[in-house]
Amino acid sequence: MEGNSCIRLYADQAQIMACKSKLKAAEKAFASLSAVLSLAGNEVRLKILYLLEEEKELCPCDLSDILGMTIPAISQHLKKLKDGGIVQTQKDGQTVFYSLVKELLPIVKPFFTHINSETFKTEVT
Amino acid sequence: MEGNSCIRLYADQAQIMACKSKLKAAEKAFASLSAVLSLAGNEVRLKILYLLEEEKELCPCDLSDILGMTIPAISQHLKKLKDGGIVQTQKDGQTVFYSLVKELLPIVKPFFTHINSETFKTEVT
DNA sequence: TTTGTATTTAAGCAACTGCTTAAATACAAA
DNA sequence: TTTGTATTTAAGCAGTTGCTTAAATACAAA
Repeated sequence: MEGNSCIRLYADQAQIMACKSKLKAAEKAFASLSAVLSLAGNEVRLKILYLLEEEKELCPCDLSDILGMTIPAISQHLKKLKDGGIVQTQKDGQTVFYSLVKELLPIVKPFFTHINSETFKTEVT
Repeated sequence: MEGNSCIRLYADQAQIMACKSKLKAAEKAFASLSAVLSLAGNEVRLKILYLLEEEKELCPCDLSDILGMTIPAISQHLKKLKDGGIVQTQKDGQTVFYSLVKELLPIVKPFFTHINSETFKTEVT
């Protein structure tokens, strides 16, 4: 990628430089936030996060029943969420309980608020 | 997917049914929110949204310069954002200005708040 | 009209995603 | 120990994503 851009007269060079430096300053924040958003951007995983918020903790087996998916499929989603630092595990015998990591709640909670308000809002059609 | 779940003794059948019906009620909300999140979950698109919020409107050419990517790559990201209803266009001569759609701001704005607070917070390491 | 600029679209492709089935692992009860 | 349950891991694969380059389109100025 070199010099493919337009050769326009009216580009505001100062604006472009300012934008570049803003992005550079926030580089890490973009990487970590987009990682969380792309995890939550999968419908199955979004539902898992919502359920964990509602129920506090659930095991892969419960999630499999609730979502109507195979255990390995659920387990692989949970692994991604755990690797992404969004959920954590606690073992009790041979069952593993998954729950939301508190630190990520500020990002994730607004989603649930939105889900609930979309779902239970008064119909005005 | 049929009967692959565990055959556990202590499944709380009432809890599982309650979860299922909550999900069913919010089915549409999950679909539309996960679509928006997966769009914003791409780092390039997240930056585009952030820049549009900061600058009010930008053309593909500007974004190409700022992000250091080819025009077609940018244009294809913008198309996805437009198809997803997150951005809108306004034409002026031969340049096309992209801006955020107001209706989606409640979902998208918290991202920017998070980006800024992560970036400009006081270091407490 | 011809020429040039801004943007979009299309085709090709390597890389990634999310499922499937099968096998491996962890743990508990008999 | 053997047996069974809960979970994870691995391999295979169709489908999707996000870039590239090249071509098409839209519009304005000469």
